[in-house]
Amino acid sequence: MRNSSSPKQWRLTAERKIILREIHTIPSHFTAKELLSRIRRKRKKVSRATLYRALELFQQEGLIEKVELGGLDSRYECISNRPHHDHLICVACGKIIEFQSPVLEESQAKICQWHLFHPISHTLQILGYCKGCRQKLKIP
Amino acid sequence: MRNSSSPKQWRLTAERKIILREIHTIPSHFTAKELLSRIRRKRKKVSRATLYRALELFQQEGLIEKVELGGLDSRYECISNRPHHDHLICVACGKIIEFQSPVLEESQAKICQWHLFHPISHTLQILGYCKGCRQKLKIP
DNA sequence: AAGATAATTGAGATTAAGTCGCAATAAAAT
DNA sequence: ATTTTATTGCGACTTAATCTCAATTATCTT
Repeated sequence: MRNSSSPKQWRLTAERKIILREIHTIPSHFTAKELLSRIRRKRKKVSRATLYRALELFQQEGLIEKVELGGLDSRYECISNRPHHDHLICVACGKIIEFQSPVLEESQAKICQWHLFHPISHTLQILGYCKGCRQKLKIP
Repeated sequence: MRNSSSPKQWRLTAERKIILREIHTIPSHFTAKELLSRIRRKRKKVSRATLYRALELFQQEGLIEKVELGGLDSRYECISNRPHHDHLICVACGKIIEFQSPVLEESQAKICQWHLFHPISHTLQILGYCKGCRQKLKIP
């Protein structure tokens, strides 16, 4: 599916340090564009091409994870020390609530076993109305 | 989040009939591009703009559903008479296995209750290796 | 240290999905 | 019949992401 693969010995260059450091200052999800503008705002210079290449690399190295949140562009998040979680997404205000559920993970494992499928990752998004918007919009 | 909304009284035009009919001949998921080329192959004429507008409309009318499968472009599927299901996606061969699990649905409902979140839909994708590829690639 | 090798970079061109403006057309409403 | 509302196609446009390629930099060898 993916074509390019990282070189045998990849280098932690100045640009990649800038990018990694910035990623770690972001509390949750980010898009490539957001990341780039944060970096630019700090007067650091990293080209667009380099940024995309770094995101691809970091993904392969397991430093970040691509998460599909139904938007237009890909979102990433740092997985260094955060536990796995999934997302509740409010269709009214766009708020993203993270949650984790061992029960859910367990059910998924069983489903994979049943299909003789070897899982490596998963994403679950539940779309709906958050607490606040329910009240505002009077949704039961 | 979404901006445009369908008119009060939408019309089932010739173009939309072509599109709808084609959608119903597709067994599972499709991209806008695939759909368009299938239509073109049958010498039917529908412009790209119209196709995208129709997909947006059919979605709002609940005829089709956008499903995020982690690829580059959006995929849709007809939801007219198919029960809800989620996806196992093989990262080696790209195969998509559909499954449904009442237990899983139940767990999700509980999570929403806990967060006072009113769900309207969800998608779950599990990435991994399918049975065939496990054997081929000797993955436990 | 000098030269070879491998990895990385930036700039800009390119691709491809999806959107938009607009004038022309068609269906429904009055 | 006239007005209103919905729809269409064309082509220009937008935007995320990728690619090309020459120049640069780091690492490895001897």
